[in-house]
Amino acid sequence: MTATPDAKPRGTRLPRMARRRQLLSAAQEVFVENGYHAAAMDEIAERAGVSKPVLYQHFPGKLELYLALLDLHVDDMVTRCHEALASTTDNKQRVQAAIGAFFDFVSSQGEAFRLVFESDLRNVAPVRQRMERSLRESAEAISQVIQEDTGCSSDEAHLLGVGLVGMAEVSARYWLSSHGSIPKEAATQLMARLAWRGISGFPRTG
Amino acid sequence: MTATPDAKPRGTRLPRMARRRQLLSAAQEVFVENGYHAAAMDEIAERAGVSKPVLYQHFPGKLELYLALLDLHVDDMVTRCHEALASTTDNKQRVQAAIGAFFDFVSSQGEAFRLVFESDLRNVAPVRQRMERSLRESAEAISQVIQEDTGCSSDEAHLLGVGLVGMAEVSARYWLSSHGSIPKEAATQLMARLAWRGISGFPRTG
DNA sequence: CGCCCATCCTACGCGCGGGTAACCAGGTCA
DNA sequence: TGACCTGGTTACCCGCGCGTAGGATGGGCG
Repeated sequence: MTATPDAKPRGTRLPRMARRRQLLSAAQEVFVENGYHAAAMDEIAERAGVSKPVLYQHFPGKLELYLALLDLHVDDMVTRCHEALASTTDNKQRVQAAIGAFFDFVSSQGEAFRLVFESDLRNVAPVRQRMERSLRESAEAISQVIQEDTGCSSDEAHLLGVGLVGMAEVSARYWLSSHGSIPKEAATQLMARLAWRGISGFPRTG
Repeated sequence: MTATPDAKPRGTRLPRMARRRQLLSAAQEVFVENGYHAAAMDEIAERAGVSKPVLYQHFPGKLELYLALLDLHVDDMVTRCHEALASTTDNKQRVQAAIGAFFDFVSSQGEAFRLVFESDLRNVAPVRQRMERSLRESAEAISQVIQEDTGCSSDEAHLLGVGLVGMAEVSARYWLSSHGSIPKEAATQLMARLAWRGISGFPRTG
């Protein structure tokens, strides 16, 4: 339950950077479990085995703490997407890899994807910007490839990229929530096939 | 700016049901603009040209007021989706109609779609249930059609349905936010083509 | 005419939670 | 050994915003 497996007995003194990492870890747990609003600074401090002022010696406020975490995971998501697209030059494989990136992302880091995809606080500008950055940069990367290989306009390619990201994101979240009804590999292949061939590409029975 | 165009001079007495509708309308404005948390009951009352206790004579609390609105728009979305699928028996047309339903939904009712797709309050169970209902019932309707026409298992069809809904939802929201760079008709056709033929169905330049 | 009920108002209670002031402890180094 | 710096603690302040108590007002009906 504690942030780090080592159960320090509270009262342990830690070097500054180690403490900071531990606070980020505890904060991530609480923010992911409860969302921003229902998360209390008191609880984050408590979960880190520390008192509240320590938190404020590392972060100027609740929002900044949240943003630090959000940035971390937005970067993670965008990086995964870029790496997937760079992993091959075959477009069919690219689709598979990019969709796999979303499925990997949602199943990593103890549901931290909720910060990126399901944040309460969309209304607060700096948070909204970061959530949009995740969508924009993923879609942008995809639309680059689309534009290189098709006759689409920039606007059209962007919309297609956003659509594909949306498909991947929402299906990955759904897959995770229906824990185990379909193995990850099968799910990504199914969605990759949908993205590549469309819904008309599935076998007809009648 | 007021909820109803008739600018009643505050102090006007209204029959119960008329007042209720007006309060819902004012609440929708405020919740959509600010989200649940940043919305103050005082402001909702004020925007309706009424004092706070009136609000509490119609709704037991802030949450219930919010849920009443949320239910309204979740029903709206689900209905649009069902009607789109029932509007034809040609599956290609069905895809077009269903995607059109999402684009119509996001451009209706003064951005009320934000309640359904972007609610802060996902963490609160009754809200989460309603947001999931919107996704589930839309995807369910689509997966019905998929199962009838393909050899997919139920689990696979559901995942495909969710993916298509995600594609439509996210792209519709993006299209709305990029106000006017692509006309609605063109955008829906583009996304319908993506859903039907897949990304491989777009013309190659090289 | 005067009773009554529905509608609406002003003014307040109060809990919750972010942020802070003021103080303690223990290791290091001149 | 004692000054000092780093890291930690307890106990508090206070603003915000939901929800309410108690009172005014005005139209219909006996």
